[in-house]
Amino acid sequence: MSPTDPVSGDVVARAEELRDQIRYHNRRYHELDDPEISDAEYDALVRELQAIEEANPDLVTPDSPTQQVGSAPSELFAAVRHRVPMMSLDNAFSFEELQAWGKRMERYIEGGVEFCCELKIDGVAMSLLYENGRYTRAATRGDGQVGEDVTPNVATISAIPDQLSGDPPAVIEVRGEVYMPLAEFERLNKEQAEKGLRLFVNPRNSGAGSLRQKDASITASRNLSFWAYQVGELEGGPPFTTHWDTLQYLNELGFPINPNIKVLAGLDDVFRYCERWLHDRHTLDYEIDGVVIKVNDLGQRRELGATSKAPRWAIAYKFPPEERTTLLRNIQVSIGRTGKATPFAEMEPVFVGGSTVGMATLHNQDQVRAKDVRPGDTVVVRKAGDVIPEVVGPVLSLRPEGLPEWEFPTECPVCGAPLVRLDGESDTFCTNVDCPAQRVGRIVHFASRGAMDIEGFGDKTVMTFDREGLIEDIAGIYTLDWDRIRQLEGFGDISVANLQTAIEASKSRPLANLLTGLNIRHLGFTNSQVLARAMGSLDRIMSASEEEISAVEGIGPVIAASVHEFFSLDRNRDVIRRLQEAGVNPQGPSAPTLPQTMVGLSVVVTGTLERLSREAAEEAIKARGGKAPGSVSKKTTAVVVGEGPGAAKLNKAQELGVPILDEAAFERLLETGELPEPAAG
DNA sequence: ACACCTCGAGTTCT
DNA sequence: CTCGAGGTGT
Repeated sequence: MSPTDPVSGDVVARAEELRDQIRYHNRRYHELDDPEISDAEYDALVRELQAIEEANPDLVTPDSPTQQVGSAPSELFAAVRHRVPMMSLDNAFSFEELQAWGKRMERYIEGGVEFCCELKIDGVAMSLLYENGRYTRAATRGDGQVGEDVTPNVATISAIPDQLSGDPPAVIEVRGEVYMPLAEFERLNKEQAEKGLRLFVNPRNSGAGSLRQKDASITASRNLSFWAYQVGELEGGPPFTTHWDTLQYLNELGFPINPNIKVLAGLDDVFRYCERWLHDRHTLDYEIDGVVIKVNDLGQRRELGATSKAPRWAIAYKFPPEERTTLLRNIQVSIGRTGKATPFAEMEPVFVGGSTVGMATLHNQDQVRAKDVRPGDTVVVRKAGDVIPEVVGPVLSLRPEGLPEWEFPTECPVCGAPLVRLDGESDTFCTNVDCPAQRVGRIVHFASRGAMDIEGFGDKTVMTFDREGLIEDIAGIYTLDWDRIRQLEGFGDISVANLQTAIEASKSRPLANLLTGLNIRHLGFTNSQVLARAMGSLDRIMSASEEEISAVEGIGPVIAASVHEFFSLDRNRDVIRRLQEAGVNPQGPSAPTLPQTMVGLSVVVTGTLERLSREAAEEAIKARGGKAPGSVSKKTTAVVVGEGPGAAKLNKAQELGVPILDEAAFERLLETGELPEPAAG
């Protein structure tokens, strides 16, 4: 470091490092369509460099990525110069930054400002040129000045008109976002998985990749879609006064305009809009990574003008990152009550989507292979549906040299028995029925809420009892040695009394609950209920033939065989006998018969109701002859919505036009079996 | 044989 | 929530 240089060498080195990283990621993003860090992480790098350069203007070099937008186009496609440059937008990451933007604007214009707010679709920005109403060219944004000619590929997108309707201008350049709908992304990845091909990491990547096909018929097969949001070049069009008007005009010409666009008067409302979509973004069939806020009045826009990099009249409010990268320390398998060996990722804990994530399921061997994640990899992690962590995929460029593929273990990590995967199945199983993991799991399941519902008898209690050799199987719950339990840490007189009461109460649960608790393969609560209703008693089921069981509506050959085999095994008959000796005496499946008002109806409940739990509401539907499935389909009669409904269900209901009921309407439906009149309008 | 709907099983974190 | 697989109707 030179003595005349006031800037510390650390900062110089850091700036250089950041430039290299940014250039590298630019290339991954723009040329290879294979970004390996999230947009937010990329933005963080750029901002750090900008901060350094602002504090030390001497360090700014003309070739610094901060002086450029994007990167140069590749050679695969012809270059296209945009006659009106496609500028990028400044970003805001907080309400404060949004307000600062508003303040800066006040220096340029007078009076009130209206804002046109649009969802920021996470797709590929596109410029579409129409001459005399005909589609003539499509180009990517590229570096903002020069993009790539993707005319034949984009022509296959059905949402993009080939011929404009109405009275089109001589020349119009329409800008918007090409994106892959989530449903299409899932379909595509399912297809990839079936073919044993590598999965696409996210919809944006697959969208960009689909556009860069030399063979446009591949693009066509990908079902991309489009939202228009801006007019670029224009010759001979009508005069507009607001951005909103231009959007309406684009719509009249035949372009899809996102229905969630809103004009709002103040930044407080704008911020509420941002927060609303941050919360609701999972209800959409496409990914968004923020909100774009534009000054609505075009006169005001002209007054505001632009800096060299971005217009002053627009800003992108970016959501906090949903995806983060972290180190995959190891892959282990856990053994469930059925013996199923489920691989899961053990990661360096990372804060993502509102909580710290250290573990995530990998589902099965094929999923690990398809994602190609290996211990030692840096992996991308996100929240699926806002709650469940998910490993998206590895960051290949950060993979240590020679990192070996993960091998599915051949022995159970708990009991050492062989792990076996049968032909044609995706799951691997521990073959030892006495495996402690399975034994404990079965007992926990027996005592769980959908089964015998024994409060206080969760996995911690069961594991303690198992370790002390106090319990062998589910029947052992009713013959516990309470004197010994009272000597255990944490089991005083009160908790023991509570446990005893809970166990006593479980003896008279409905038959379906007992069946659910027995751990019969393929027999969960719903099918147990079907069986219990059809057969009436445990004895009937135990003495029924396989044919009789499979004759029950909804029970096929596989479940029938599983049930029949379970009751034919001596060890299981012995367990049942001991349960009965202990006084377990299930109540008949149907308590007092209610008027069957709901026959033929299928009602989905979501959220918490005030007077009934969701389970009780579903019970009420079934007890009246109706169905209460867990998801909405076109067969669904109605959706009952309580507090905090599931966005997916609500959205699907709206999509399919399924009536949505509140609690009062639901209670009327239960009584009468009739839907309320749809509201007019 | 296939599409579609359901179900079961394992899952994370507060 | 996600995955895989069973059941049913075409």
